[in-house]
Amino acid sequence: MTEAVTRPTLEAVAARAGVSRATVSRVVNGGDGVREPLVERVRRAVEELGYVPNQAARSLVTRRHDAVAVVIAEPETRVFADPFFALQLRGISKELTAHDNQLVLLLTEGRDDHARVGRYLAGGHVDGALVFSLHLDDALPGLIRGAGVPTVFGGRSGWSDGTPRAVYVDSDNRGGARAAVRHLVGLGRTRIAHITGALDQTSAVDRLDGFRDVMAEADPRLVVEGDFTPAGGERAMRELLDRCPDLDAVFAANDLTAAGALRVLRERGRRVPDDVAVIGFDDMLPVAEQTDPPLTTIRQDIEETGRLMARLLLRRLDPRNADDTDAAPSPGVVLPTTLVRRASA
Amino acid sequence: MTEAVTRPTLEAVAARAGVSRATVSRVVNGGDGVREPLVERVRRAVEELGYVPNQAARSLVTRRHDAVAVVIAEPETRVFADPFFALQLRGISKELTAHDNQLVLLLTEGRDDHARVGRYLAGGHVDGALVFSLHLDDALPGLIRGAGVPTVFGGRSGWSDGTPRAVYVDSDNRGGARAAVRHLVGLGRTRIAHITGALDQTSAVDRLDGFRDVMAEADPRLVVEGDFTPAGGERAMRELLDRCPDLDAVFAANDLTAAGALRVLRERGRRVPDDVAVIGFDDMLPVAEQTDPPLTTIRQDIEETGRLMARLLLRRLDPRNADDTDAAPSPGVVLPTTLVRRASA
DNA sequence: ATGAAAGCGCTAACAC
DNA sequence: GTGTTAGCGCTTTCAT
Repeated sequence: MTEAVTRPTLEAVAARAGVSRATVSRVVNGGDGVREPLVERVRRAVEELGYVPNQAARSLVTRRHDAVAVVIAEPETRVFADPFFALQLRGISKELTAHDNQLVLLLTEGRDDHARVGRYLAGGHVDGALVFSLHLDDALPGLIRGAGVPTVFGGRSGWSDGTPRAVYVDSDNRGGARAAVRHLVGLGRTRIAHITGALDQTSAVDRLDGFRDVMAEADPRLVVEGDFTPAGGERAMRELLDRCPDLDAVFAANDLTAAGALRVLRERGRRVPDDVAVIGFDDMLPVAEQTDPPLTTIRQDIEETGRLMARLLLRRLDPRNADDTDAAPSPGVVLPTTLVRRASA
Repeated sequence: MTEAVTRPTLEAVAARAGVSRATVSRVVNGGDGVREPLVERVRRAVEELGYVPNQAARSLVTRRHDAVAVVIAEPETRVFADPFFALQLRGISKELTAHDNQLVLLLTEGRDDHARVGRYLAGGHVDGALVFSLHLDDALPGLIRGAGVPTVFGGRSGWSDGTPRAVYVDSDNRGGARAAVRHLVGLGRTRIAHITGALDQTSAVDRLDGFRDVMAEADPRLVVEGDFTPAGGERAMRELLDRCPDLDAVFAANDLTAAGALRVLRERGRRVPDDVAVIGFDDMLPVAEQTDPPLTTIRQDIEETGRLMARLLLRRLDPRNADDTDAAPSPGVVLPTTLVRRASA
């Protein structure tokens, strides 16, 4: 409606530069094996015409798309309630951009969408996929394997079945949990409780395992299942307080949970950290810094996780993308966590 | 490495079904004008071969991509610190998915990336673009106009220049601000302060205007500039308290700002809402519900904003996408806001 | 080092 | 209603 409907083609550039289409193609794709003067002429023609290659035509022959799908399978609204997702995407985006790849975002709402994603992936629109399959019972991994697209997963895969050696990137949930609990122990606490995350997610399971690594002999009543939400944290904290009024510390599976716990503790008149020390997980800034008192927590570098996933995938797609820095032979990469000390523990 | 490298083509399906490629194409694209028995035969062949159309080949001739770009230009980390962005994306994703369009995400980090985005858009990879240009001085709008791609903006465009009648979707920031302030007035407050957002964003300007609509005669010292962050809210609140110790209410430009203000008020021994009533904006759940006391605020339906943007764009791309429900002739659509009453005001 | 020519897989006129 | 045919814009042998 507005402007020139027809963008210039290779042909047009060739005509303008007085060379063949093949030569223009060579120049546009790096210019190897073309003599300087010609390169120059072609470059100028490209410039003058404002030529931009037609990606569809190119893909048709190269069978490359320079695009990767990011699949986020999260029926719950949780992903959207925290910045996790955004940070992860940012890391991914940075890495993909640096290698001239596009990011196609596939969000799924419930199981119905899984088939759609499977079809899309199988359709060969993208060169690879980055998948966040947050739940253990997801059908997605299977569909994705079926699609035959190179994939890197975010988070350890829970399904021990089938998917052998799936490449994944994860935070050191278990190690971080250990560090959290050890910190509480170091504070002299002895009645340490744990509010877990949603146990259908590996991160929650791993954090629970970390807790148990340190508190092997813990009173089983000191562990209550939460769901990664503040409401879950409140509920669990009440239960904990009712069961074990003598507890003196809480390790919450994430910061949101900790925030809920904190509220109940205040409501019940327990001082934090004097009566009860509280430690979270994630270091989700808008939450951890805003609680009262500010939350001591375990930080994971979310953005770096995303970046690493993208890097791993790009390397699989094209070995030339490999940095000199990385050479992991293992299918899984686990990123370290660090303790951030604030006021709650 | 794993399986059949060659996916079946139209040709193969045609051979299998014993018909021509054209017929297969017709069936695959809806099947109009093909007799039932043939349709059936082709469908079966497609099924058996696991045929999926090659999108690149199709785009090459149709010049459609069934994909739209979502451009998020946010040099600051702010976008990533709140769920705004995620909700918006979810709304967009739902709408696009419903119309079989893909979402290509373009995140920009600073000005350098703008050129890249412009090039991508001009490259004709996508049929349209949804743009969140959060700052007034962005070069992006110009580049996008230059790319000649149908675009819908998120948020009122600040640049009165050039871009005439740019299509946009925005929340009723001004009206929401008025409602907030009127609520405070209705509570009997008379010394009402306002902590603004970052004034290079139209949302902040509009909220300030709404404040002034109601408080035309307000003491100018009651308005302090913030930046949409908790830290900014703290700083502004301190300044406000120093200048006007007699203030009895605060309208914060967003919930994050309000959270910061709340902290300072508590620190200074002011009770909320008894001494000072506080109202925010956004109704960002993880923040608004977690503050102490929980925040009274103005809710905007972020997800719906995203959905509407996508709908508007799709309609422009193909009038058939128009729902019967919508028929806005105006270039801008403004979504209503509502007051959510909690405990802070 | 450069050009000519053959497709990549699909859709859309146009015949029949 | 169905088949035939001519490209869409590009890369890539293969000659030269």
